Amino acid sequence: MVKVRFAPSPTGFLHIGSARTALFNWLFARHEKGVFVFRVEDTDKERSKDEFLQEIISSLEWLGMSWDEGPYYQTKRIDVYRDYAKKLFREGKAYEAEGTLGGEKAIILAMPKGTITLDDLVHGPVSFDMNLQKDLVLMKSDGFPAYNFACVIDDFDMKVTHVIRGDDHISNTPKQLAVYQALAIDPPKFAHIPLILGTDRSRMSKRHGATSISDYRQMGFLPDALVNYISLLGWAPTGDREVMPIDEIIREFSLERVGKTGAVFDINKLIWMNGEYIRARKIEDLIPLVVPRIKESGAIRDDYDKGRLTEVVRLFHPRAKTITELADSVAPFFTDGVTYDEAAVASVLAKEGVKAKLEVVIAKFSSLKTFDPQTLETCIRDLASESGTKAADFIHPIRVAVTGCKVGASLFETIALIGKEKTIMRLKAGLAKALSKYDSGPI
RNA sequence: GGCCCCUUCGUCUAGUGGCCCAGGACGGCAGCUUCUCAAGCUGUAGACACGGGUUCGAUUCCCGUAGGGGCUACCA
Repeated sequence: MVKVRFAPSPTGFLHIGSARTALFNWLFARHEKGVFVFRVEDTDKERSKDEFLQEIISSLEWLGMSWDEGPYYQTKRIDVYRDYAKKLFREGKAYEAEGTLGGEKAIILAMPKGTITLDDLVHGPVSFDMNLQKDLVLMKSDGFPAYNFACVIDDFDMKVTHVIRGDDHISNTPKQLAVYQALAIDPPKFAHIPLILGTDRSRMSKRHGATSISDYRQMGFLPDALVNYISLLGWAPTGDREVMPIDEIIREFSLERVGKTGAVFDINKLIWMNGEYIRARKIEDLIPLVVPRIKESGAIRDDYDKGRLTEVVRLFHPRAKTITELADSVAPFFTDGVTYDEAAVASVLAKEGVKAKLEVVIAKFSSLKTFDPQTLETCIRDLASESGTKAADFIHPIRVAVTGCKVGASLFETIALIGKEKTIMRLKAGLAKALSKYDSGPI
């Protein structure tokens, strides 16, 4: 029975790299129908914080990774580590030393001589000259176990069969192997997966920008899109598939197909993939995701028109890349005023002939009995042919006057959803805007 | 500095000696569509770090060089 673990230390938010490590462990466990253990490595009492743990747990849940065992807390197992360390001390394999952290003596393991070879599942055999290795602190003088010791004891006690972790731990492995050796117990199998890199190819960190799962959640990414994207960092399925549901990723996942080279996190590809997932998602399922964000902007309250919101979301559904973007596109449909993009006003509204066109449109719209996309399209196209110009010459100024910017969804559907009264109000506001610009100087 | 890891298009990658004058995806560029944007469709540019071997034949195997990264805590 395969058993793996994810063992973060709660000293910060769930990092994208840790999340990917968790994901590979989880995928491996699910693929092998094994057990996924969640362990909290909280032995650094200075840096460990409960708020971080809570954040890590909620991010894991948001991503859809559930564990079968745990959480185990290392701080609750201090006696276990101490007993093992004492045993090693009694056997003469470890020695004590005065410490600087607290009242207790540190227990230190003497490193063996010779060579230790790690048989890594992704890297193959890696040898280390143990004569170069410093003796390893097992128990710190504050009475807490050191990472490389607690980790070994836990993996052994919890019967972990495969340790899947970041490449950066590869140099810790000989130390841990020395502990297994001293204890005369069998080590698990190791698989060191490549790191996730920033654009400068160094390990992804704060200075590269957003690094935590919560950051990406906040930015409006969908969990399944994020999971799909990071699963492709350091791993590839057979064939040319990339966008694939989680069940298929689980079915396809194997350590043999994990690569060795660090992977640069490419937010552009994530954005694209998120767009794919948004488009694949039903409108009804998107509504509960955008509503809180629109509420935040103040555009709607609890008594919003649900039917109308659905229609507006439908309008932007094919073009939104993130939930944030979708909410930002939808919100203006529920506000009275318009925020004008001055550049758009200058290039589209403040032009000769626009004033006259807008006046005609206002007059025409006012006389309309129905205000649906078909009627509006016919209306504008007729207006254009009557005045001998292209429909575009009407459409662009109307869009800027009504929405404040040059780009957006289909104009006729847009103004139909905004409604006759509000559209005319905004056309007038746009007209005033055009006039003030036009008057203030030559074009 | 020492030890270790890595090296295919800008990026993620496929490729396990001939199927590769290297395939896919994102991004770029061009075009189609069109009321703008996005989406969609079509096309296009773009990589085996370098040098030695091994072999009838190397992107694939070996050695070296260069470059990048990681570790080097009584942090995890």
